[in-house]
Amino acid sequence: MATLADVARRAGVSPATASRVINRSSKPVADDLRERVLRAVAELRYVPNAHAQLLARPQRSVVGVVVHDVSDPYFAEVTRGLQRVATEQGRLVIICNSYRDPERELEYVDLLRAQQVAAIVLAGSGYHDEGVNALLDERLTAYVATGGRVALVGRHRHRGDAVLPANEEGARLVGAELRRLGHRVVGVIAGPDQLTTTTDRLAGLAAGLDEALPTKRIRYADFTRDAGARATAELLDAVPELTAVVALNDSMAVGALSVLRDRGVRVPDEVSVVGFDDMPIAADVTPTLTTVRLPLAELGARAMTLALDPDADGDRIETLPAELVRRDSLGPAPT
Amino acid sequence: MATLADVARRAGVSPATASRVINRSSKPVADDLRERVLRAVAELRYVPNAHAQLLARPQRSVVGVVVHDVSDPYFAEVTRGLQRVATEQGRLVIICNSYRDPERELEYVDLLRAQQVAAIVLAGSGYHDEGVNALLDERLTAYVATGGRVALVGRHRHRGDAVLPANEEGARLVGAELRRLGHRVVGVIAGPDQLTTTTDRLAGLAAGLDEALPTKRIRYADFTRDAGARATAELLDAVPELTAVVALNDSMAVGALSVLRDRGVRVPDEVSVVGFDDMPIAADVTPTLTTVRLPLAELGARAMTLALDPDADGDRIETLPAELVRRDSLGPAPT
DNA sequence: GATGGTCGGGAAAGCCCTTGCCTGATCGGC
DNA sequence: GCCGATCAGGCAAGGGCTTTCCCGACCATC
Repeated sequence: MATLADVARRAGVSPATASRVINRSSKPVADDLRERVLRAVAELRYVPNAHAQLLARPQRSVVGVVVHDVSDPYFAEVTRGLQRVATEQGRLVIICNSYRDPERELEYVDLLRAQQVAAIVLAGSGYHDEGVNALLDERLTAYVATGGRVALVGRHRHRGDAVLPANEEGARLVGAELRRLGHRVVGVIAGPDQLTTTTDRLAGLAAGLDEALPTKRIRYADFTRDAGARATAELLDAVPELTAVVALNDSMAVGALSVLRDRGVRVPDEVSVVGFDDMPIAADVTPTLTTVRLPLAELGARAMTLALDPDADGDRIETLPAELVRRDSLGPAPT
Repeated sequence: MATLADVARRAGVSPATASRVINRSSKPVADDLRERVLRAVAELRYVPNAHAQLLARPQRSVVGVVVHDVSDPYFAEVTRGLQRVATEQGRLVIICNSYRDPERELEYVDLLRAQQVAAIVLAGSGYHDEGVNALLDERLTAYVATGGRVALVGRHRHRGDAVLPANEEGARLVGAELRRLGHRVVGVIAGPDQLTTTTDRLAGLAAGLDEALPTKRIRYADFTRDAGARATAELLDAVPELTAVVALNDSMAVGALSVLRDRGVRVPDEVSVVGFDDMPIAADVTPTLTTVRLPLAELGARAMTLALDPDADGDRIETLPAELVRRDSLGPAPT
């Protein structure tokens, strides 16, 4: 690997001059020297060692993102928003997948700290595990204390600015709509119960339905289509009288639709289905899926903006609105 | 930010000893010193500066991935495979999105070189632009010359081991099946024509159909659902007699289905639709989508394996098989 | 022609860490 | 009780780069 010294030698100048040319330093350099340096750079295909640069000039320009799982469409969309803003501001983004493992999340936070990133964005629901939260808090606090910035997407129990989707309100809208349409026995396909997203949505749903949700009518799955399908099958067997299934994300709602289709249950005539998140697929399944739209890319964009804004105070909480998208999978309860 | 010197001072030892404790060096350290160092580390929340470490001990452990767009389900899946293997081998992955911009791809390659990554994986179709290819080649060659490793997914026109999906063969299968079912006027919704993926698939399709594809029956879109829908609408207007539409990915195929539904054209009775990639959505639309399954996660996993294998020679080309998945959207041509 | 001011370029320190080498101490053996 | 071996720990170099400080050359000025 060519070094700055190599370039300088080849150009017949000192490393200092070479550095100044390469970094377009404000200090003037004679044209012929500049040209010789640039030629040497090209010939040697020299790329400055970023680590040495960061050591010498501790200028943090990379942003770290720890996300539950980028290949999940929900986070893909959030990530898109994050990246857009980061790119606009000339920042490189390091993406790390925690796969919803709190331990791994902790590891990645340390790893990003070690990389001296300018900011850390934690995207994805928080956990109910207080032990993990305490550890995470400690790490993030230490990071912030050294000038790092933290932004959170979809969680807020730590230091750092937080941007939240209106999970509870969105679910409340769903509950109210179901109630209006006469549904009295509603089953729920929930996400993992240690996630705050799950509990927030369940709470909102109960509020909208204006009644507590009996445990019997809730099944916990892991947000994937197939787990949603299995949970739906169980639920249908356990509570045959239900008239509606609410899945706490669209992937699981799609799984629910497929089980209902397989069993010959008509949607929405016999059973209604409601999803959550308004993923692209929601408009393309049959029947099209009634769901709650969350401004996911916007969520990411906003979080990155806060993370990169030196004036942000670090304990702001913003909530972005949810919206009920009425499509064909939801109808009045059968009489 | 606490430094190693701070830790050493607090523990009352030399930086050398502190370093050895922290890195679990083979050199023995007395238990009481070790404990004092570890206590100081905990109290100061010390995390070693990764840049300084990499300077001092040039041990490359990070892998860079440049991908067209992680939020595209195709690449989400490839990335999942890449990450799985990287994680298994204890490597951190830096993901960069080129958004199919060759310039940005070049920039990211330099950026990753500067980060001294152990390997660079380029995921996504190559370009037909020879100027860009030459520049990229030059960069990659320089990188390889300094001990870097390169792996390519879905492209092969550069140095480095390549893992390819059987694009041409998959498309040939589609063409042959259409021919067998009596389709004679087939429209194609293609991807961007500067991508090799697009041209490979077009070539395979023509081979399978056993006839050249008239330009008139090809529309180029950008692999997104909505562009696919628009292209399909145009195609239907321009070639009303067509009996089948082949979209070169599933997103566009879904767009095609939606346009056909809107126009009241029955699928597959009046027009058949075939997709490509077998994304999860393919099994959930109505009618379910006949498509070509590509082992995407496997593709990523294999590429990462090669990238991290010190014995790989750097010019291997592996092709992973494609498989036709028959579902409901393809039927015999109407008579 | 001497003085002061500018300007371009280089020497070298320092960023934080690792590690080869050396030293001082401890221990066992005779 | 002394010598050599062994061991733990510290010193200092060095990795690639930036940047401060300094120096020499040159110009303009009186």
